[in-house]
Amino acid sequence: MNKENKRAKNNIFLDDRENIVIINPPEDFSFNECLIFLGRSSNEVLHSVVDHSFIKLIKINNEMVFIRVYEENGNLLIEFQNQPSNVEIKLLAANYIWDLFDLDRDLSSFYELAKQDGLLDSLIEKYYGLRLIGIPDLFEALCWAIMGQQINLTFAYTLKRRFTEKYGEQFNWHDDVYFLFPNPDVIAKLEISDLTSLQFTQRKAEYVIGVAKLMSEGKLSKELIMESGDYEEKCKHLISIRGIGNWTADYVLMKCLKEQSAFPIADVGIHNALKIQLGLHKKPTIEEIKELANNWVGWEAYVTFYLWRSLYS
DNA sequence: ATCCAGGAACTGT
DNA sequence: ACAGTTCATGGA
Repeated sequence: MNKENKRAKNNIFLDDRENIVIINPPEDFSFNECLIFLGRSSNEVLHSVVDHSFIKLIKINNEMVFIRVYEENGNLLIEFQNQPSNVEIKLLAANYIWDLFDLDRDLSSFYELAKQDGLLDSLIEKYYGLRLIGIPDLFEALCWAIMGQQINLTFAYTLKRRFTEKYGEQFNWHDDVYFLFPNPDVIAKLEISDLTSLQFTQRKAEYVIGVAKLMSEGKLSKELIMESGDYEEKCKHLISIRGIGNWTADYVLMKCLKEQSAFPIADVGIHNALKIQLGLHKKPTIEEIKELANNWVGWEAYVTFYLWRSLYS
């Protein structure tokens, strides 16, 4: 069987090397910019960035798949550390990476729009090719948002690490241990005190377990949100859940559902980034941000992501 | 020490 | 609808 026959979707190819699958990314994609985002915390527990490559454990069809992704001759190579049981798993892993790096997105109109915007033009130049890296797993996206509510990011990473290392499935490889984000079924069975002992606040423990129960009971899922209607309906659906307010709903729609119009306008990161980019002496008001955002319709999520990117040089 | 952090629920008007 | 209060903890 030749390579053409084994082609998965456009731009994903099997290689002669048994442990490699190749992704041919779009022109306006910068793996390096994405790595800078992915490597922003040394306390990240769910992946690592080492030596210009992205390393992550994922689970596909109930199978642990441990991959390293790196660039070679303008292509993205997915290198399987442990050999998957069949070709389908490999192609699904490539699809996962394709989606994680948002490679389906055609950024040309975003860049056109940004060139006309005095604030964005320098950002798209500096971070050209940066893609909105998502959180495909809804439970992870919700938990991460809840954990991050009203605390500094450093501590949020600590909470996520403790949570994951205690309740996530683990995989041992070459004397190291790697983790998957915990499953809602596991978290749904916990007591509040199980999480407050990890320094979750009482509230956050309640929220996370509550979300886990909803998902475990099948009352909440990515599919159910997608089916709940237009953006506003999806937002309402999420906000009806205890612990999820405007910010979290927008954040999750942006990072998990990949809604291009998602805009967590109350986010202090956005406020700080705008303050710096605009050279203001204090953070802009919501009204001022809304005014600016009139130019960003349809690309608010990308604007947000680029603004966040600007906060860690 | 003091302020604040990738907010949200609750309460009172 | 809207504003003020409470939650709770670590980082800078």
